[in-house]
Amino acid sequence: MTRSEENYIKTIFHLGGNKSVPVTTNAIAEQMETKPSSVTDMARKLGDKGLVHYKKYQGVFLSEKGIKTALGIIRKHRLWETFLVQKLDFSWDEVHEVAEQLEHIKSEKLIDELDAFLGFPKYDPHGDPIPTRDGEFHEQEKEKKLLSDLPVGIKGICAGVKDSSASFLQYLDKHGIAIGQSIHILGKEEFDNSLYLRIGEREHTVSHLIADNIYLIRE
Amino acid sequence: MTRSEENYIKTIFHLGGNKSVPVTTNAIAEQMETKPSSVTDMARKLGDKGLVHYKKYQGVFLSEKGIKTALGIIRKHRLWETFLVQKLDFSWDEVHEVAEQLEHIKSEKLIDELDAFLGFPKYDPHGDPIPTRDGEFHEQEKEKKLLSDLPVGIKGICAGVKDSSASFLQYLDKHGIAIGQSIHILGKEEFDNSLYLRIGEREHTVSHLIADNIYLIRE
DNA sequence: ATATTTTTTTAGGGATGTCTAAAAGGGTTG
DNA sequence: CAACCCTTTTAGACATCCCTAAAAAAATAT
Repeated sequence: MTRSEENYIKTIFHLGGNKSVPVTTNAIAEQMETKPSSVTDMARKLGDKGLVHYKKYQGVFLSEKGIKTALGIIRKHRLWETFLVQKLDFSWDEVHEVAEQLEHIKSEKLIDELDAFLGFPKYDPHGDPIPTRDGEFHEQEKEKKLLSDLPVGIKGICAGVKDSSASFLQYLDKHGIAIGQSIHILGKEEFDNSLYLRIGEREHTVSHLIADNIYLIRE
Repeated sequence: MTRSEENYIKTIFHLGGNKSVPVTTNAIAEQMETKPSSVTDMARKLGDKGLVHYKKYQGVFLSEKGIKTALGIIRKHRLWETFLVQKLDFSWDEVHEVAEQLEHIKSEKLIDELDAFLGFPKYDPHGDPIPTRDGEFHEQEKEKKLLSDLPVGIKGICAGVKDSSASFLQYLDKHGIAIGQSIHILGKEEFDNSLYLRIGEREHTVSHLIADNIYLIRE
């Protein structure tokens, strides 16, 4: 598998092409910041290799083999992100670019040893589940809910984010919000739905837009 | 810098092309298991980029910029090898292939954090010095070892001889052993300590006396 | 249902990096 | 110095992966 093929497979997975629901050529092109004609080329190629099902003008979706491949790449990506944050003091917003490179390193042993070294983590620093080597996700133990959907008074643990853009992650970093951080919803402003929170020791006000992108697990 | 360019730079460095001593096209081709014509193409390209000095029919050697680049790659390679052995329980013979991939990851921060995480090691698991981020070796001499002192499995480059008598040099010539020639130690005869070698394309048996007079630089 | 717009594919080309085959250069030896 | 041989370069080609421009198909609007 080439690096480029892997990137296409991963993108198709993330766009939802894992449940026999086809993803369109344009959607892939936009996501990957490339041109539709390039996507068509690759779609045919991946189809020939049995990684996706592709019919002209009908988009692509992953085959069984394609899903397995995608989960393998996602596993690598998330383990590397975990490593970067836990061991090398990267902040959330710095990991993605490097993990994008590291996820293409080819070595079964490397990734399994890394998994062990990290203590077989179930979630990456963004709170997303890490597939096992057999390609299965760990079940989410408790329900993960958006901060914006929870009532005043709730105490919980920050479990992940919906938006993982660099700017959002930088915002979180600046305000001391991180995975595992305890968050207490102190109040809600009716006018604009902003929230008063206690985050660790400090109190903050966050807008509805922010609250709508942070997942909490109730204690 | 592309991955391929980096590999050429590294190879030229290892073949000794860092001291204004040119390395031949054939030596590079053999070392990289590619064809001389490919090497010529790349030599011109690296020359245009100012990484090597190249004149037709006269081989290449690294420019200042090329040496800096080479040291950066070697630094990454050796830090990753150290990581693999110390933290992920790789054995020394398993690391090379994976480190060859990891050395091309592009991130200043990554490599500096890795360096810190490992406690700023001065030597890699093979005992070879790790260049600092400023491109200086902790110890200047590149490791040149006698063939007779190395274990089975080692691949290296012929770097010189201890005995330089005419008869010995003639022997070497007759058997296709020359500076820059790649040598792989395939096995050792316990009875008389003679070695089975692959020299370039051919396999040879050499006595302990011969092996005790040839210096190798490990890859 | 036909015209228009959007999406997708095809056709053809460029950059990188590889190869084979043939030509050119350089070194050795009679 | 001339013939030979080995090294190196050139020429031309192929695969990958990307692009632009134009054609074809599908979706949408009138």
